[in-house]
Amino acid sequence: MGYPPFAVTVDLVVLTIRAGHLSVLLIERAEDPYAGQWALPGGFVHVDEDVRDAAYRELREETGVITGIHLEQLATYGAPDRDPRMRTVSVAWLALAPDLHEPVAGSDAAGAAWVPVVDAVRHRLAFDHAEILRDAIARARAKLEYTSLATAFCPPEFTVAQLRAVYEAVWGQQLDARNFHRKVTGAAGFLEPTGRLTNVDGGRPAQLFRPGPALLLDPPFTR
Amino acid sequence: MGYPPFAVTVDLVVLTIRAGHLSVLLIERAEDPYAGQWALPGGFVHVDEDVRDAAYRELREETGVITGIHLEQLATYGAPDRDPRMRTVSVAWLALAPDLHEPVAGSDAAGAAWVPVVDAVRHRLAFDHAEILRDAIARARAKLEYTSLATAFCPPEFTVAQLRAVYEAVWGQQLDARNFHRKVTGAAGFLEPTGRLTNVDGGRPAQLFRPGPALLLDPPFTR
DNA sequence: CGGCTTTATCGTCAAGACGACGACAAAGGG
DNA sequence: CCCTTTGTCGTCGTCTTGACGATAAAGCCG
Repeated sequence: MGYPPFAVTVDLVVLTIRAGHLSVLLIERAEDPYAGQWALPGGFVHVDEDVRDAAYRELREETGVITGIHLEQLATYGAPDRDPRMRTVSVAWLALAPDLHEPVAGSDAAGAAWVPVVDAVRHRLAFDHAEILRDAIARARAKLEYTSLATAFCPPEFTVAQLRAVYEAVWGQQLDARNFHRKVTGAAGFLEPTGRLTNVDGGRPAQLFRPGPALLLDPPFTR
Repeated sequence: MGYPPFAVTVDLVVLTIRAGHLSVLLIERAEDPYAGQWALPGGFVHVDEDVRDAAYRELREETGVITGIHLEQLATYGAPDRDPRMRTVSVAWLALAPDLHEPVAGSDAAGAAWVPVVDAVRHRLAFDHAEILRDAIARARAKLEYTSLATAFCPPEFTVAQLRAVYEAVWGQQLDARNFHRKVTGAAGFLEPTGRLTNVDGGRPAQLFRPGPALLLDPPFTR
């Protein structure tokens, strides 16, 4: 028996917080199949390229940066009919970024935009990208509870209020500022004070923090 | 630009509890590369086969059964040099099974055996299977904390003590029987009483339970 | 049969975590 | 100088947790 050839692609779910809304980077496809429809950014893995490197390459092509962006593998989607052109297997990646500039459309895209996820999940997306997006959002929501991943949505230095805004945007629910402050500053290794304060815009200046060494939150946060 | 061809494989990490030890199903490779070395069971995905179906097919080939076994995707491993023969991408799956019979060696294997994971991680495994195995064990340990996955290691009906033995084997640590009983029976939707009792082997008969509808444990268990 | 062992199950208690919320601090704006 | 806004600390009652005592229900062994 031979080894049936597959095309291997990567697809990216890049999430960020824009204007208080959890948003995802979508492109408008320029070519068939699904020309004109919204899709996740992605592309083929090169012959001698690590799959993770392919994800970073696509990330840089669309956003212009890769530093300060969290990238983790989400899952692999391999239904036989997921691409009408050929047999493909797609490795999907979840990227979490602080608020970035407007995205740049890649060569195979007519446009690119940050779309609030509440709108994106209502769109008809190309291929099986709607399923991938749902899985990615579920993963992000879950991981905020028991990891320190929320800081990936923040700039290198941030306040407790900014961090709280991340949780509120991802979970879609208000949190008590005082209890949040107690938990977040009490969790060992989550936040490291920089000693500096914000230059204010109305209100008492807040301490600036940077992410601490802890990856897991103990005890976890509850929604 | 063309679409570089890849071989796509599935690899299985089948975990079970045997004699109180978390154990993994390993095969002894019959053919090169890595002939004679221990490896995870796996194989090529067929041309018109869903990747998940390929995992089920391999699972049945090695264990003889697929019912009552939990199967979830672990991750995909795609380093360019992971297989010396050709460019491959492997989708790894985590399977959790109750105590099964002895495994059957597949066509490309000289032997198959349940190996306690404490021994398996010390062996030199073929390909990048040592890394896959480590990731699988970490995933299983973590998921016992916040999901009802532990029941996947149990037969259809089981006692609280059997379930506790699962946690103790996977986490490698003793748990207080009384507190465990309180938590496990108090978690909504985790366990459903069958109303029946064990026919004893020395001691007070225990209630038999079956898995409840809950997938997530709220509150989670802590190690 | 009656004690002894084994296993299952219920209860108690103190320490800690949590949610709700009051109070104060430190800035800008009128 | 008050008012508003935002950040930070405290308090209180409730719930959860871990440690562990007590009791229940079986088999075993003389």
